[in-house]
Amino acid sequence: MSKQAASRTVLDLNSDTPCCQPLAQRRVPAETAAVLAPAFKALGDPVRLQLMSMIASAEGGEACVCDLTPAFDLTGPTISHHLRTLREVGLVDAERRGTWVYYRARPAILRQLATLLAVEPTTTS
Amino acid sequence: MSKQAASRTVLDLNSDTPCCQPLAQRRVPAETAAVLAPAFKALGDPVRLQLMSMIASAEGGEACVCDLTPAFDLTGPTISHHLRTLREVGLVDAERRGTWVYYRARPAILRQLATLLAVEPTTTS
DNA sequence: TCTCTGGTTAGACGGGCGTCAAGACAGGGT
DNA sequence: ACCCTGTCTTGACGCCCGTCTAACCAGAGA
Repeated sequence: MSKQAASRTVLDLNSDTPCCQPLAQRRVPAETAAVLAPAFKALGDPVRLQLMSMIASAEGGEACVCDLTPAFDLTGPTISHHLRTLREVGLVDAERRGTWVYYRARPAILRQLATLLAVEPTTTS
Repeated sequence: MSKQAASRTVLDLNSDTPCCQPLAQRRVPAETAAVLAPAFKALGDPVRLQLMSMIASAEGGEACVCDLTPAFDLTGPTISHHLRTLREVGLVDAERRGTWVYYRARPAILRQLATLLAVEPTTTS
């Protein structure tokens, strides 16, 4: 949190306090949907979903762009564009250390999304 | 539980058996991402996210279109279009009973998505 | 059967998204 | 200081998405 961050005002999605109840328990209000939908939309691209997974599951919790880019059959700018999309919705955070840029996942917002999708283990049938 | 399960033509998103491990534990393969991304994309629209919530949290587990449509400032065909999107990715199921059409949530795929986004409760910071 | 209501489908339009090539920027090495 | 490597930004292009109006289809009721 040293640099200017994403300057996107991601609300409280990055906090650990749950922003909302599970989707199946209470109807999600319009304002909440307007804030959470972009995060799901960001994960709605196969490349970004893989990028998110590679970053979140990386050793030490961070992944270098130099490791992410060659994993796809896409150009560098395209990967950079997808990474920026993930950053703008608060799913990842970027940090430049020397030559390379490292991306780190933000588990808080992932928890928010997972909580929203949570379903009762035994709901009728 | 090897990666062989992903070699299927279509992942069984409607089964209760988890299709994959959490996104932050293991890198999600391309085929899995290609199947799951559309589901996230479907939830990436505020209207569809609210529709999904209204259906999943409805009494009796199902919601009538006649109750869904007036909740938005959109035309009937637009709501119908969004509902079809949710149906095509397997998030909901539609059934016509008499005059009205009822939509029902599919908790299995919701569980799949929630599992994918699951994060260790106490990992690092 | 005819008609009325509710819901979906078809067609179209404007805006946004994914992708690339080319240029700009940041740091390190010589 | 210069260049070289690595990454991000810009501008552009084509496709897809969200929305609408108009037309079509399925049941219920008379």
